[in-house]
Amino acid sequence: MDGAENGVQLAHDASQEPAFIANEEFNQNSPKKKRRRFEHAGETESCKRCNCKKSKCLKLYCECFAAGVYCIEPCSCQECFNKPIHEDTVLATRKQIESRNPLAFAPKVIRSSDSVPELGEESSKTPASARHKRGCNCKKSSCLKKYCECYQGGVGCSISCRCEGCKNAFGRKDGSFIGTEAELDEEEAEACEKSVAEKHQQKIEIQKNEEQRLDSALPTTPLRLSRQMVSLPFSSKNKPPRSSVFSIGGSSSGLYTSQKLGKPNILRPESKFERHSQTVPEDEMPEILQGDRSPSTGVKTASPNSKRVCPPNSDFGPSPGRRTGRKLILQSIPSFPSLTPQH
DNA sequence: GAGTTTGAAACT
DNA sequence: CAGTTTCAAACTC
Ligand SMILES: [Zn+2]
Ligand SMILES: [Zn+2]
Ligand SMILES: [Zn+2]
Ligand SMILES: [Zn+2]
Ligand SMILES: [Zn+2]
Ligand SMILES: [Zn+2]
Repeated sequence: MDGAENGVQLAHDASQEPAFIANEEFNQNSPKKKRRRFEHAGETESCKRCNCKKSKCLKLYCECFAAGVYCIEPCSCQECFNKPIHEDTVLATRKQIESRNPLAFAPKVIRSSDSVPELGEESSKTPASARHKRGCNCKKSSCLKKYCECYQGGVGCSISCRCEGCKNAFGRKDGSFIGTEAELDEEEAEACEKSVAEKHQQKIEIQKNEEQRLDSALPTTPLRLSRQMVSLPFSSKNKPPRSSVFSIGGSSSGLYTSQKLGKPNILRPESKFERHSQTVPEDEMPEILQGDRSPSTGVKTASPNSKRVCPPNSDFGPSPGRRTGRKLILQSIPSFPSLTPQH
């Protein structure tokens, strides 16, 4: 192996205790509570996770694994190895897959602005992390259904997509004008108490295993702002008007964290969402880059300046990235894949 | 609920 | 690289 023993797996965890229940009222009032996943109401818990049967949750087939989170109870997987008790295996596998494709785990769809990750010339300039893996390769779905990762990710298809007959409601490959923007049923697993509990447990487990610093900024962190609701161009099924939810992924966690740092991370519940985003430049400092700060300092007390945005989605949330009708989107953080320090 | 369709991931 | 197989989700009924 190389000298860099410290691979520094995933960056920091994004778990955040202080939920943003503040706005919960909003949501709560909404008679409409969408909890999909295993929709079919009737299902015991509405929030189930993977159902892997043969992958042992150690391949990208597993959404949990792919998202960098351990499987938890709501998962219906079998022979699951994606658990803290198999951390070594998980990390090893991760590493291997990562070696094959450095962007494998990395971030999901980067939905910054309506601009889809353009691979064209941009790619040459882009730090390689801004982009995202190749676009979709849909052949029969016309990128109209969630079979399409682009659509599922709430982004339009880019030139890099190889889709045929693209009709992605978020934007077609050719950039055909998008009459009406599409809106995915966005929903996050917040209401899933069970899940929350699990998460906690998971977190605890992790901590128990090794001290990990829970920070924010996971490589895969598409900022998500509230965005106006727009009608879906194609009324699939039914798109009942839903009050714009401000639910900003409250709890999240489960990301693999393997940074050994005996540091009592002190979470500082700071509501940063209070301010209106209109003129919010980039307050969020790329904390991600802090990776090389000298440990000598020891514990870095919560930087007064560091206002980290809590990555809401850690549950492999297909966060539809909400983008306000306007362009006040915060540029997605230059989150680097996570590791790959070696060269 | 079972069964089909789909395209990414994995494999050759 | 491309072709095939495997896989689990999205979808349909
Ligand atoms: Zn799984
Ligand atoms: Zn799982
Ligand atoms: Zn599992
Ligand atoms: Zn597509
Ligand atoms: Zn696409
Ligand atoms: Zn497309």
